[in-house]
Amino acid sequence: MDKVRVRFPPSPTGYLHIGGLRSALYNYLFAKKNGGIFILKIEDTDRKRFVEGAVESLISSLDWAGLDRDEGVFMKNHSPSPESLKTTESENYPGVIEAGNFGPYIQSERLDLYKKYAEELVGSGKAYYCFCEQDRLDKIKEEKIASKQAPMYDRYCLKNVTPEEINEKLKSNCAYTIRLKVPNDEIIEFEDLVRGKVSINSNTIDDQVLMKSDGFPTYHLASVIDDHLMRTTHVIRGEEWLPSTPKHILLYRAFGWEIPEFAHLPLLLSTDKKKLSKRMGDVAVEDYIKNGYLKEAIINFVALLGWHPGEGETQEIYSLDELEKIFDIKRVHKAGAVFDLKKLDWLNAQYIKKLSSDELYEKALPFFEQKDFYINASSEKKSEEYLKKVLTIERERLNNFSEVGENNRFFFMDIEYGREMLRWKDMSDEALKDSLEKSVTVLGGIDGQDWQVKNIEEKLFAAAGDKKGDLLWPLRVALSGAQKSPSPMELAWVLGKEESLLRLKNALGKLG
RNA sequence: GCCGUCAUCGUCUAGCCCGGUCUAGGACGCCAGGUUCUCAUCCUGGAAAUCAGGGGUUCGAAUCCCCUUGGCGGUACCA
Repeated sequence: MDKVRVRFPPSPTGYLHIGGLRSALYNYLFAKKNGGIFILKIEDTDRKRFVEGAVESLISSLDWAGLDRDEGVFMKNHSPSPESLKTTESENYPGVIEAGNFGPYIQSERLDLYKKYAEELVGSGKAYYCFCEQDRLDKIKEEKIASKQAPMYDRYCLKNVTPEEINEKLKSNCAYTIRLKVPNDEIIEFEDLVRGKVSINSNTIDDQVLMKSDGFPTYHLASVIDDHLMRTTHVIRGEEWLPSTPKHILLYRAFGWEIPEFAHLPLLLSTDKKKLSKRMGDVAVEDYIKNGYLKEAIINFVALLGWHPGEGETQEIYSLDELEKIFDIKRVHKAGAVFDLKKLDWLNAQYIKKLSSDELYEKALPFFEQKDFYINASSEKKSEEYLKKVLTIERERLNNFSEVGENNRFFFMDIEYGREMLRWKDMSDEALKDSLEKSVTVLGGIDGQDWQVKNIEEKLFAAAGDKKGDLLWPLRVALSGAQKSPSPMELAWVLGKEESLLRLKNALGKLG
């Protein structure tokens, strides 16, 4: 078999969709597993839906996820790019480079190519010029629907326009499209890697527009030409393309080209089982980055939506490296998968727990910097040392970094609380006062250099005896001002001796 | 409407190809208990799918066949 070559071809109509990331991942994994090449190309043939900056955003999201390409499109100086390949700067996107021997990898830079091949098809009688205007097209569609027929093009231009008329119209610069002449009564069959045999009658396929009147190709034409020219061996894409595949096969046949293998991935669904859409929450990879999810968690999560390594595999945590080894396209599911954030949160929490102190700090800092309680805190509380202490305590409680500090604001701000909160169960005022004073004595008696969670705990426990709640609850509230918080020893450790004692004094003050 | 495609706990899924080991397993979430005070973590246990429904084939079906239903996708000079 030829060396495996797969591609991920997003359209710059917005940001990288989480479903797009999964398609990219499966392509990447398939390439890695088979020692193949993973290519990124850009399908920017729809000028109406083009979004400024989308190409760059798409690339950087892919880079963030660590889905390195072997060929295709990269950001200059930012994407990890293969040095051995011939590299050129993109004509249409400054800062973007294209590397490889089969470029350009951006469709808007391949327009002449598409035109040439489309005309070749007209020459060989496999396609034809169509001069119908949108109004007429709309009208016949309406009529067909009204009479319960499939709303297909009526082939008016194929049947009625003479070669002379065509020449004339072409010469006078009439707007035209080029349509594929779809054969009648033909069963088109192909073997899909995930779905098995799929077949469709050509009579249900419209005479697809190949070249639009603005001189740009449609997806169908462009992708087939690219995939052939770029030596794509496997087309792995979303299920929404399944019904179009016969059109593509027809195109390959019309050109006399070898047909690649196809694999159609199940769709990602929202909780209402509809195709995942913007209004159901975040669908852009950027949103997840913004909300403090780790790439490892996203990759892990998305990999398991529609694929599973199989019998005997009961683990849930998989690194990219592991996935590269065990991925098998044949084990991709057929049914769509609902995108449920609960499990993502859990996965992300698992990865956060594994982070080193330095990594944790580095990832969390940008999120602290967006919080008011952090911005307004003293410089001492903004120090790396202090933040690392806070994070040591928080790591067990974090689902994502956007939550950082949120539930433990008392580490950064002055605390306010009612005196009754200090009381443990039905202890008397007297006992409460004793309890707090005992804490002052114990904490005050610990040396600064022995100010460690373990040590504080030992001393506190020793003083509390078997009535832990009596000592610990009032202390905890005195230090946090909150009903819920980490343990008093952890609070004291983070806050430091001086601040802890001060807060204890304030608590005592409330008792009058 | 037409064409295509799919169907196991609420969700992600194992099992299905090669029928019996499935009184259908795991994970998330949920509930309960435990783990030195509250929270979180962690641990233990629990509820949760008559395998969409119906009909076959078979000694035996989640697994094979047919039908029905439902979902989803497509039906653009969008990808």
